[in-house]
Amino acid sequence: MSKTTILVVDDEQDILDLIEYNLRIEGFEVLKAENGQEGIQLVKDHKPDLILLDIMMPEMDGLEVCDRLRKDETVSRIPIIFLTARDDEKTEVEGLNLGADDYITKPISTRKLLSRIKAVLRRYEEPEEETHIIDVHDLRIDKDRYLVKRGEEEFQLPRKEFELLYYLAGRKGRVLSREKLLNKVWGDDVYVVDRTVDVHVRKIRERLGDHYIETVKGVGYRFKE
Amino acid sequence: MSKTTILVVDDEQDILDLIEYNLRIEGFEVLKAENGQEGIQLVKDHKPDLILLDIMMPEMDGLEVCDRLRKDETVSRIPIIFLTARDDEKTEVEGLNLGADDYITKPISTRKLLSRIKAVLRRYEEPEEETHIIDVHDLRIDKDRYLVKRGEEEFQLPRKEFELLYYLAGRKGRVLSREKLLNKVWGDDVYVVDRTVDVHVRKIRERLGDHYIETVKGVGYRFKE
DNA sequence: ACTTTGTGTTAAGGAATTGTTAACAGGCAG
DNA sequence: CTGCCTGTTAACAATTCCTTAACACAAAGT
Repeated sequence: MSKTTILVVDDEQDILDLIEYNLRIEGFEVLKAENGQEGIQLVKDHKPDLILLDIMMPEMDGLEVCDRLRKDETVSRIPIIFLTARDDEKTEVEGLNLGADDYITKPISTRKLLSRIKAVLRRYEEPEEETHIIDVHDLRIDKDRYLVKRGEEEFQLPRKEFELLYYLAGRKGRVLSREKLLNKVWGDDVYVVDRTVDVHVRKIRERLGDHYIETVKGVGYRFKE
Repeated sequence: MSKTTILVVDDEQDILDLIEYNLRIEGFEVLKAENGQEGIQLVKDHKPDLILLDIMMPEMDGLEVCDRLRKDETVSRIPIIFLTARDDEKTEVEGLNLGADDYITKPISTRKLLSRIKAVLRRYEEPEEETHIIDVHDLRIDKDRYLVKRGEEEFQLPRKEFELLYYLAGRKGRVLSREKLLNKVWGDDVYVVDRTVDVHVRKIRERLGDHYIETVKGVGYRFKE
């Protein structure tokens, strides 16, 4: 099996070198581009397995690069991880809905970078088991519409509540600790108190009734089988 | 289950004590070092789960400590959080990008410290796809679900009872002393009277019947083979 | 038979965990 | 700007669980 190739696009040579160094240690093949134009060319020539894309670059910024790549059928499915300097750029990425697979805020921690890369690659290797629709008991949980249906009733849950429910329902029967839920639903680098989970569980119960999510004291929560 | 160990390296005794105090409240085991040299030694000796590392220290500063640790394969994967006194040090960390997992600027807010620590630890927690199910006799003891099944019957045991049963069942045939059980199920440094084990055994028997756990007088308990 | 030792059993606090509510900040729409 | 919605935290109430101590009982030793 040939090496996994990763393209890094950033206008700072230092960062390019640093990332290359670390990725090569992990056994990846690395391509580098110093601007968007060059990046797009390399993508088309080499079809890398993943792209690390800096947002803030002179001339053509990362968002535009992403946009153009997504419009080219032959490369549109290559996963992209954005590198953002500030949190508000992160917001921008989310807002634009460009199909980013992840984003990492600078300063870039080597291990964070590697774990994200591996996570994204894993996601793409596996034939995508997520149906986006989960049917459990009398509920239909539809991630495409962020809607929960029970018979004719429709429930519009707020985002976090929905995602929590979706995650739990997708692993029904398993007890998931608050830590795990925070990690998976809230994300790696969100700092919230674990009791926040409790409040969301309570709200879900308030809306749907409390016969879906069970508490396992001292351990966590579980979607009833 | 043994505690998570955190090493704190800082040249100020006050800060060391303050952090130790707060971490212990949260149930962490804490190691302290007043300088880089000592810190490195403690890392190698104890392999802590996480390192809090002050940047500005006399003799060997945090950056160098980090650098050295990263070069030692046996400890290079232990996550490090830097403590920085000023923002420009933060910049330095960004620039060097030594593989820090996070950094916290002083003065340290307890809450922020704890949430960062937990976030970093979460990140390192393995994907863990294996199931933890023990089948013995007519029982299925499922740690993912925290449930015990016998045919169609399901038993939801309280945490301690479940963990005790799980531990015993995982070593069926072996006689385990109360002391051993306390150490393994309750934890290394929990002070409880050993007769507490008896009470839990009694409760397990009450629920599942007394043909699973045998008493070996003067020695301990054993899960029947 | 009687003492000693070890375990079974029970119930009563107390400790630990979760449920619930309210308050607040930030974002967004009108 | 105002008001609503969401997400978060903190405080307190409610609940469950854990631990302890006391006594009963059984087996082994004297």
